[in-house]
Amino acid sequence: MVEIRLTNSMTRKKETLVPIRPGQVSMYVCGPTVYDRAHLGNARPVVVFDVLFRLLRHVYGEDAVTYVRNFTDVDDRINETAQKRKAAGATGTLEDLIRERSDETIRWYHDDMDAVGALRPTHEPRATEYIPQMVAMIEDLIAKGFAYENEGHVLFRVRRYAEYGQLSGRSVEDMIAGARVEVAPYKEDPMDFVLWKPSDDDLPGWPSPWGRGRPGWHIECSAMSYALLGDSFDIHGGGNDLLFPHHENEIAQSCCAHPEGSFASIWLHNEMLQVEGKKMSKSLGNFFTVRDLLDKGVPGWNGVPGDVIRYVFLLTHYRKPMDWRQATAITAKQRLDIWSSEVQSNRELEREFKQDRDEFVRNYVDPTVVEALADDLNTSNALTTLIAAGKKLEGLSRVQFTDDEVETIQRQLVAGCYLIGIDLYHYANAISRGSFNLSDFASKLTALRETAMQTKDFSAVDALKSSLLAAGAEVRMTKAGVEVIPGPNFDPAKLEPLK
RNA sequence: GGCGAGUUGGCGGAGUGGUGACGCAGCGGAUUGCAAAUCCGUGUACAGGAGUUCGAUUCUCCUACUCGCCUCCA
Repeated sequence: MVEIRLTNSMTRKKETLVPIRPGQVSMYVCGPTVYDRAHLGNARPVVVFDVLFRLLRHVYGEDAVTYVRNFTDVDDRINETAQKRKAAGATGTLEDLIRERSDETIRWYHDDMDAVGALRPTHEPRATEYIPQMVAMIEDLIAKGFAYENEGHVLFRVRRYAEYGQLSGRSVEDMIAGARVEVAPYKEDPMDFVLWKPSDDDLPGWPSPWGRGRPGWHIECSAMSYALLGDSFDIHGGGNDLLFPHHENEIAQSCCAHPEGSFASIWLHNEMLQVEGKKMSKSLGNFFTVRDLLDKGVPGWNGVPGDVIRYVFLLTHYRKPMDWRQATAITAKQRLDIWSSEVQSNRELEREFKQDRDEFVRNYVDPTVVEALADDLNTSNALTTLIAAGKKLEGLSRVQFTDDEVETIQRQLVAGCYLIGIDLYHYANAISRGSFNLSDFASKLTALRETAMQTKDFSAVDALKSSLLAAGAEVRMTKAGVEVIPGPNFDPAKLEPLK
């Protein structure tokens, strides 16, 4: 069994994963608040934890891993959209419109994350479907003295939990010094955070022992992880911006409500994403969604393929800030284009791969790739191994190998890519569907060239070649023949006059 | 102010107590009608200072700078 080592934010050390239930792994990752299209930053944890999910499935078996990622569908921004729509004359109750908004956002989220190759988690609970569990947990916390009700609010008594601050490494005193905590008349202590708050008639609400209201943000993850994974599970993940206060508060709630359990054994946090060296923000004008990139993306492209987005993400280790740069996306696409072309023609291999992809990975993946991933998800090193394999198949390198050796390398490349979530055959097909058939130009160029070889007058060849180059096509002439393929800035309109 | 992360060659980005990962770009050569692609070759990098050590980019301390969190933003 491959030993998986992960950096635990709680201990700040790399630790070996030892599942609580032998042979079974459980993981909870904080999911999106479904108020709008996911931006590119939202995709980073999705890809990071998807790689982990795939690795765990590879090591422990497909059915041995339970992955829970929630949807937060209680949120003021969802309410706002719903209220606006209602004001604009949309039919249905406010609750209907709220549900409608989160439904459409979840649909988008699925579409976009599918596109970057993320497997669907085992469970994707919605906060609104676990309100009774949250209410029960809050009642329990009150009964145990860790929470209190005041003016329709229920608050968590932070000072009653001695371990508070362990994950983020701050003491309650530190935080008081920071003095950014919200002071409110219904709080016993400024540090206390909300478990339940009242809703007025314009807001969604649920009945509770404390009146009509809605849950605080942190309680949903505690309630849903308990409902689906129990009081102790192996891995809890999320972006490092959630480390405090969200995860700290989750720990406080869960550990006080279920002292018999250990809650999460390993905490994983991914670093944030930047764009061209700067934090992505609306004010800087570098804010964009995953969909923007998939549809439009890099200028001159017909959108950025999801696999290219994923490849760029995997280039950087998850605990380091990742920079989305157009230049990186371009080299990523070149790499994937090469890889897919190296395996595309092997239809027999494609058939075998598609029959059972997971089985294919088990049989053929290079152990070096698995080892790199098992070492705290070192995706960058995994890619290095794959690049080396790909290089062997490139151009003249390939002739050094026998057919059997070539096929072995192809298998390793396809399997390794799939383990990190890139389906080369899917990519190859997607690319060829979107590309243009330039073989007519290739034949024409071949004919002109053959004539020119005799006459030594290359002007006609050069004229056609420059037109093709001007249109963004790549022209490759070898003794074997002429190849014309669309380049990164290919513009088919410019070829119209040549037909 | 508090807490935390980081600073590696032109750019990106791994890693290690002792032979300069890897990619892109560059340079030289092969090849080519010219190119492109490909192939071969090619790089005095580890923020600064002090310490530990036979030896540190890798460990410890200090300094500088960058960034994140402390505001339901992943």
